[in-house]
Amino acid sequence: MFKTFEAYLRSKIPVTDEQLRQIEPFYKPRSISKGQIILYINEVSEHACFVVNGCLRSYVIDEKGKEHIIQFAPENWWISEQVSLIDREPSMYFIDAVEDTAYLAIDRAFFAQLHNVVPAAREMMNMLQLYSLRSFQKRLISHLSASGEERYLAFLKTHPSLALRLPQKMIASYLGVTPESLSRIRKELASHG
Amino acid sequence: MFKTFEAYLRSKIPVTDEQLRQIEPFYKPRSISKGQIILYINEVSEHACFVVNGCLRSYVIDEKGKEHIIQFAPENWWISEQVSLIDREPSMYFIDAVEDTAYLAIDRAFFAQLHNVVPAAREMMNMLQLYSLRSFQKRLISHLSASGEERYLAFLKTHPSLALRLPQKMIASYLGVTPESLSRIRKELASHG
DNA sequence: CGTGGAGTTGAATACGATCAACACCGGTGG
DNA sequence: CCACCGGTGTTGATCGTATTCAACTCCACG
Repeated sequence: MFKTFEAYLRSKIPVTDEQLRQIEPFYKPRSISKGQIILYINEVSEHACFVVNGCLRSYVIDEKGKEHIIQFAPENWWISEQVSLIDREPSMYFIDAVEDTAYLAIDRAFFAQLHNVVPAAREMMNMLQLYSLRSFQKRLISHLSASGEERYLAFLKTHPSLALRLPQKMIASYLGVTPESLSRIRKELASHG
Repeated sequence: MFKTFEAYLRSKIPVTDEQLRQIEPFYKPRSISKGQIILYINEVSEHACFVVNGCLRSYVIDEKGKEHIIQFAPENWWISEQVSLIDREPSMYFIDAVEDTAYLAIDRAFFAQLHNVVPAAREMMNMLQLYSLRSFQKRLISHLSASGEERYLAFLKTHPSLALRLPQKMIASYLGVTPESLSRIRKELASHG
């Protein structure tokens, strides 16, 4: 479990064994089963999650009781409510497990420690944030300009492996269409596509 | 022009006159008229913008030739293509002037210098980024769960002054509805609302 | 004046949502 | 081992909301 995360860090920035040792106290392995909730809406988040195995997701529930999925986090992805974590504000969404999942719970203090120990990491974390911002912008644009079918095709292209392992209704929720509509979109694509 | 920006910085973090003097070389005042383009799509952005007077916007043009507005930046707001600016990647969108606008063109090097001179600024800039991320998440959620009318009402609530000064078709583009639909939404609200 | 862009209104259309019924599969307990 | 059950996905029919296309008004600006 630790190995995965260390390999991830090494792939992003040069880090020594000694540096790894110094940041290790700031994260802990956790395992949860499908459906378990890690972070509730309005709760203050105490840690970020780095997924080692399985898949987590963040989502909201609207006033009509419908779930809307904001993000999926499969292996080697981060998921967190950063504003809640850093500013100790109430979380804007839920985080739970789509599958049985092993992840690292990464303390609030981890990031400060990482920046102390490996100054170059600051740029890396910053870029992660920017790319996250960019992906939300892209997704917004796809809602402003594309049909459900186009968004589904884009999803297949950018997350081919997720498309296979996730239940269809979750993909529908992520895309912003009903499960029925997604079913019809797939039927359509299967026939004349 | 410089005064506005200095006042803005002081409102966010404590800075001395000396510190201000040290970062001043890294930004320049600019004035452009309505409709002028500051950043083209696919171009590499060389600076961020801090709006002193007027209003800028970022937008994309889809394959059907339609504009979709990503962000407005009135007085005291930032607008930039951060990924392009920092990573020297092609810009994902255009930035132009909605009105005649005075702004500060803030060099790529500004931020490194600011962080050197005022270390506390790093947290401040980071929070700005996080709140920007959060606002995109909120907007995405509003597209997943709310109607055009609801999004318009939310826009009125969060940007009351913008709603008055912007042409309706731009608000429509920002909300992701056609100008005709927005016109009807307003009519509806005016009568029985 | 005259021209063009912005906003409004109407009618027809298209797309996705809703409601409802059913098939299929996987797991549980008798 | 089989019967049952709930959840997931499919399909059909209907409905509603927003888009499209078109015509017209109004106003700002040359």
